[in-house]
Amino acid sequence: MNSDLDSVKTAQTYHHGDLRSALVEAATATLRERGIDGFSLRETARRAGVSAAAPQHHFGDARGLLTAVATEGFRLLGDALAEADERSTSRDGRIRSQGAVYLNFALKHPGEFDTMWRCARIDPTDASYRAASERAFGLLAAAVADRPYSPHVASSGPDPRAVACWSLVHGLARLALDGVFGPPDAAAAAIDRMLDPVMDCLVV
Amino acid sequence: MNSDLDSVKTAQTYHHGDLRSALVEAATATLRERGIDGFSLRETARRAGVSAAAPQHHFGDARGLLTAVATEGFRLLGDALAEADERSTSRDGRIRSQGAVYLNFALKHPGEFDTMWRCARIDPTDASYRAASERAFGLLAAAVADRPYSPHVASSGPDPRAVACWSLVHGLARLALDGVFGPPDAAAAAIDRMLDPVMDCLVV
DNA sequence: TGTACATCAGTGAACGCGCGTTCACTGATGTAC
DNA sequence: TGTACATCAGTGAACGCGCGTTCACTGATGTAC
Repeated sequence: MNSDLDSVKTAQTYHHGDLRSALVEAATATLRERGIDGFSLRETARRAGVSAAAPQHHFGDARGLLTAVATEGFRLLGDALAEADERSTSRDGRIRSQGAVYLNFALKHPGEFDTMWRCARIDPTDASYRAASERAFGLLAAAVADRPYSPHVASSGPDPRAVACWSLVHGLARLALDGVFGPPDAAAAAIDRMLDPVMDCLVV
Repeated sequence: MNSDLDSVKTAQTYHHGDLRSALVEAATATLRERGIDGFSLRETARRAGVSAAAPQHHFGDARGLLTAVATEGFRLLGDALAEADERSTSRDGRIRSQGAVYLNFALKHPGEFDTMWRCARIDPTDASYRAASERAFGLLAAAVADRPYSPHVASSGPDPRAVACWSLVHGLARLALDGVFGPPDAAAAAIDRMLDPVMDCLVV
């Protein structure tokens, strides 16, 4: 069952090799299982099979690790939004499929999603975090503006239509995650049913 | 300066008199100052000038106290929504002024607002909590349905138009509270500027 | 190719802390007679 | 009106816990010569 590669990968060696991403993964698993209120650095280290002091080397402190998790979350969300763009032909189709992707991400990755917005637990001034989150919003704004995404930020304030789009899907995601539509399974079904008619109400 | 009444009210007596509401108030103050991630039962008891074991008598545990805070929050929000109803003459005006009230409540009471939705920290099956939160949503739904509010719940699922309204204002509130529009002052100004054009995008 | 040495990555024991909760208690209140 | 007693509301000391962080350390890696 174990190829040489597997053995090498799983061999207990003093140096982990890629502890940084292993910790981000372990943190994500912790968040999924216990929620952000149950998150702890020690539990994450334990899960990664590493001493409690090890994370300090890579992330400084708990906030640093959670910021990395949030950044990774925004990257994945951005990737998914970009893919939705590619699949779409019309402006309306692009907006709708971004909405579906947004909801899908939130429901599938509640731990990361919570972390991405919990600014008391992360460092929102971190450069990677800001880049990743601004890209995600930029993709939404580009769809609303009906132009291709480019990383250049508009110098004027945010387009209210883009904010409306974002608020709608974000609010719906939060209500679902916070149990307004019942337990996770029921909530996912409710979103499945409601997303289209809800987005019908948005005229941008 | 001290009337007899004040003396009576502030006199140190073994029995507090109204510790229950004093604790809810102290918890609210703690939440405002430290946010929900910094909340603790001990700090709240300290703030109420009472031993750490006292809250147990009234609320059982931390969850019970936070549930009471959340319930009170939904009551206040419901009252504000009901007042918005009374001030409005048209259906559109009613919806808009409810939206403004919702945002205003969230920005003015971030600690309570966070708590109201943090289902991991409260008991969402608590009867008072459910009654208060269902009333608040019922008021939004009644405005969308253009009928007076009544506590009877529709037997069919929620009206997608009402969910759209709610999601929009809720999402906007969350984005603002989570720092997307900058620090609290800037966020309040941004909401002031954007709320109307954002709600223009909603056609229910 | 071999060796010495600097640097890096992770260990593990220890720390102090604030937390929620417990428990036997006591002071105040209210009620029965 | 007075007294005895049950009930209630809050005390304060103590508990064990998991946490984040520290610190001197050691095992592995990489590089200069």
